[in-house]
Amino acid sequence: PLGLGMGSGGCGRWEEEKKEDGVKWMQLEHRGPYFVPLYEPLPEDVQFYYDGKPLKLSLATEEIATFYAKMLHHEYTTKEIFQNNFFHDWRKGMTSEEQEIIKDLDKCDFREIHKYFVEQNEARKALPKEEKQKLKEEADKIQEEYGYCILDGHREKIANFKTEPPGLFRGRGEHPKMGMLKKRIMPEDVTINCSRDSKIPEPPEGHKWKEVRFDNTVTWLASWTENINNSLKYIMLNPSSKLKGEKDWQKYEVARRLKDVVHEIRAQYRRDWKSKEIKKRQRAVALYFIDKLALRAGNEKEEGETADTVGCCSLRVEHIQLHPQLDGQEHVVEFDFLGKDSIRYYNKVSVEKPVFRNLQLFMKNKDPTDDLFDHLTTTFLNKHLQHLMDGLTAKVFRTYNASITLQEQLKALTNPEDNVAGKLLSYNRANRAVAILCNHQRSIPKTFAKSMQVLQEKIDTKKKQVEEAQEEVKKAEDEYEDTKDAKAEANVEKKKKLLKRLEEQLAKLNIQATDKEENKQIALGTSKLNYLDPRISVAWCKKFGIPIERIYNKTQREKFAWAIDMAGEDFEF
DNA sequence: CGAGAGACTTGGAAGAATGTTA
DNA sequence: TAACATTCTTCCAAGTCTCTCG
Repeated sequence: PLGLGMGSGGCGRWEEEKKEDGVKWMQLEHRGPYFVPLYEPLPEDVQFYYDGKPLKLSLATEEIATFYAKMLHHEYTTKEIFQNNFFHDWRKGMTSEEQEIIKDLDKCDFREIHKYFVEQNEARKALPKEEKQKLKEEADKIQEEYGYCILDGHREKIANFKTEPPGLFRGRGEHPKMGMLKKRIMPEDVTINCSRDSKIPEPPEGHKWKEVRFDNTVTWLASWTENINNSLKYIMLNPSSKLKGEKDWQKYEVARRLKDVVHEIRAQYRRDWKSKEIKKRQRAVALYFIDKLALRAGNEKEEGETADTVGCCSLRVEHIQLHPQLDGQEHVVEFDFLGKDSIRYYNKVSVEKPVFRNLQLFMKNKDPTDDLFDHLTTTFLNKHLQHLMDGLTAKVFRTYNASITLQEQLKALTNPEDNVAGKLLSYNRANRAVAILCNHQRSIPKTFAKSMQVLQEKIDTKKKQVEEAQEEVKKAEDEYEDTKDAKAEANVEKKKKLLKRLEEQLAKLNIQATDKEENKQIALGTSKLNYLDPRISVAWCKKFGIPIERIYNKTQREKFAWAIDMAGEDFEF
């Protein structure tokens, strides 16, 4: 129904006619969101117990109970806030009779329901091949039908074409709303956006859309308001789409423009450290942090609505400690705060003396919970940046510093003499330098210690094999020494070849172990996907003859198709 | 101009698919 | 070929930044 795909690739895809200012598309046609299936009641023999006695729940109450039951062994359910929020919202959904009975969460027994879902999961996994195949085909059919749209004549993949299922809200960190009920999205909640003359998507049988609009100044296909934070959610295009790709390209072009003026900007904020206006001084110190440490801007947040996290402009006095002297360094600032997603930022940095002096000044006569930059807002900072360079905002510094770091590190670390594995280690190390700069962390994988041990054992085994092979070579050589016959000579060659192969394998394993260890707590994905100009990587691959598949998987290659298309080996960020 | 709405990017974790090993 | 580990993909929360409105 949506017509034939145009495929990706093809020349000229990244340069098409200019659109009017603010206009994002001329044609947009799609099927609307795919609605997740409605709730299916539990079988009769799967029971909920209250105070030790089975209790048959109404459909709505049962559905909410299953949300909790599914998470029963998750750490979330041990948290008091989670329990309270859940219980509060659950009770709101109960009939008055149920409300009369169910008054204490501790008396609720979800274990049988939990067990049921665990078994369902296992049953699904144990399904025969053909059954699995059938399910796969059904999913593919939905993907085919709802997963694509037509935008300006191109068939484009949609990122999230399904509505989010109802469930319990899982915030990150100490989120005050964790455990609250996330409501089911109905067609009546959904606003559709498409082009006026397109085939307007049909709402599901018996339903209607909240609204249909024809706004080509935005890129979303559908939207709804979620009930936890009362904010909008959107259905948008996949990163592989032309629309997103061009935006991505543009982002890196802005960052490249910063490269030309960054020296001047740095000189200016150094001058501003001495400004008579406190506001300017705070701005200059904050900008120094944003530039040097790749901190996020740090918008103000509504207190009590979200986890207590901060960025640069929202740092509080309690988040830094000043050490005139520390570990042989001067003017050390010790940062310790929770950033985005409640990821801890901990860093000790030696700063320039005027910065240190200014910080002392900003902290004077303040409580720990007072804002460090009390005269500064992100709006004020960004206004200033906009004035320094068209399109410049705080986040551009993160993009710029990330990309320039990758480029420099690749230059410094890549040894042309290395084999592919060695070069890839260098690439990962360059990537890692960026991830560390941006504080992209992950929790240590559960199996880390074990798999590290397995790898170490492999290395030990391989070492022994290498030693044995060395002796074999020696033996063969001795024999050749004695006999001087052709057969013995051939044998020497054979043993040497074997040794060489084993040594290579050992080297590869050692590289693997190094890479793994260094990567223990570092998440490379975010920087790779969002901060590193892909043209740097493409150029590096071309220059050193590394196949692009070794650094980008299929999804990443699709997202970065524009860069793979356009970057030559001499690309400079 | 300041708060809130809106649109879009960025983020780690969980779940699914795939690869490897005993 | 089952069990386990690794990689890929999906999920959806949480940021940034601009725009709008009183």
